[in-house]
Amino acid sequence: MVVTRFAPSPTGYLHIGGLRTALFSYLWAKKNNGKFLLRIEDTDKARNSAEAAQAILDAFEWLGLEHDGEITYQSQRDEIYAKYIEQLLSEGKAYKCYMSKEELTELRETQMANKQRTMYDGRYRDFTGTPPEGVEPVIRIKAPQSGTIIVKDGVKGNVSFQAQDILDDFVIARADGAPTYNFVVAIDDHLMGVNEVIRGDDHLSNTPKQIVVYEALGFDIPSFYHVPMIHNHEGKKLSKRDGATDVMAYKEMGYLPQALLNFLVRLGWSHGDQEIFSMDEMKELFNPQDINKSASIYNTEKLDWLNSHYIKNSSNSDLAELLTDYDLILTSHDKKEIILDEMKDRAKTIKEMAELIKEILQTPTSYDEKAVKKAFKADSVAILNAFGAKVSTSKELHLPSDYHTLMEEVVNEMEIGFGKIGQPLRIALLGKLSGPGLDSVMAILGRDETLLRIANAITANS
RNA sequence: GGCCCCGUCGUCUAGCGGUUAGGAUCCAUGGUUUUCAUCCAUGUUACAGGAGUUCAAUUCUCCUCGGGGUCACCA
Repeated sequence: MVVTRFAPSPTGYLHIGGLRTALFSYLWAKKNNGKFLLRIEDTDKARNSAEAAQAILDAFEWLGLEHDGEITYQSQRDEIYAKYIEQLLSEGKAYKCYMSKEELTELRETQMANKQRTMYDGRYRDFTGTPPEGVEPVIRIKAPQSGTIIVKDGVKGNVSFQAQDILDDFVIARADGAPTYNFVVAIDDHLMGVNEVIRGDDHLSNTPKQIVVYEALGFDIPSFYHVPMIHNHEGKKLSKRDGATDVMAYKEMGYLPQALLNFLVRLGWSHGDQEIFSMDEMKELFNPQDINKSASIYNTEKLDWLNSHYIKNSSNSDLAELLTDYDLILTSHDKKEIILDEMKDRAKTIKEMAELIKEILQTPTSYDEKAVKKAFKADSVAILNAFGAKVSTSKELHLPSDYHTLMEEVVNEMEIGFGKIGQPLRIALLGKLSGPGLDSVMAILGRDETLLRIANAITANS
């Protein structure tokens, strides 16, 4: 069974890049009827917060990415890690290092001065003497000092590292006993049964260290898929400073979960020429083997396009529900179907849609000057009056087509072009020259409001 | 700097020795629309550079250049 995981450290909100790797992991597990697990890496007490952990969970909920099983919290697993440290110590695969921080710093400076790579020199590796006074030891693992370590990566291929280039006896437990990242990751993944690790490729160079731990403990090494970074416009790793990287900010901006997910799944992954993927299609088609090797630049143009696509294809009842987040309650509006039908093609986001609808529902308080100058001509008053008269006396006025008929009558009777009535009427109804179809607008507003707006415009502009 | 990864239109990408280098987005133009948006059509724009290998390289190899990542008692 395929078991994947997402393992964020709760130092802030859920990041767009993190979400993408989470999505990939989720899809791959679901495709294989496996499990997608969640582990909160909250061992850095200084930087972690419960709110951040909750924010991550909230984002997952919004997007409908459900994890399987219980959430694992690293902060609750100290005894487990301690047990494995003891084991390695007793097996002679790890040892106590009494080097002080000052000594370590000194060593590094010497190495840098000699243009050597900075690494621990193994001075306590085989130490059997009396430990120095006043130094709490760290625990270091005995890493191989030569040989090749190959990371078999489903995205990058086989990546080989020379032990002497990158390894030293790295710390697995700090002086206070707290285990370090590369150590606990390996243990947790093994204990959780994770066998397919999909994560950012910034972890690729950590992987040899984790392999050292896997091997020391006799654990099976999982499959790895190191997903390329998402870069900002400068071509650097996307970070919080780039703005709009908080997943939940997209909810506030009026993006739909399926649009965001669809956008993200296509960032670094593709399936031929297909652009639109439903969640079911993603689950069916996703394969981490098809992930790109190169980083992609984060650019939301396509997200906007996808979002408007999904808005257009949303049901009116779903849209009405989403609009309530922007203080637009349409449930009791008798023309809500017309409103939604008319507006779903016009908005890139739900937020924008709410604004557009509110704009129409509100009686204009001013008129765009340029528009008036351009389209409100000497004969406009007469035309609007003629139209107004028809509106006030017409019996059946409900549908856009009812209003359209009246407009046609005026055009025919007065022998004018459609623009002659359309333009000034548009100013009267909306205060400007752009916007939805006027017949729909009037059907939405109803007879009284339509007449009011016509009268207002004549008063204000003649 | 050491080590590792990457390099096709502005952007997301297809391509897996022989293609007029395809799609999407963006942009522009035209059509539809009383207007705007939608929609439809059309168009501009790409294989980082140089050596090989081969009858043939975007595709395979090497070098150069460029970009990124990583080198903690952070995760």
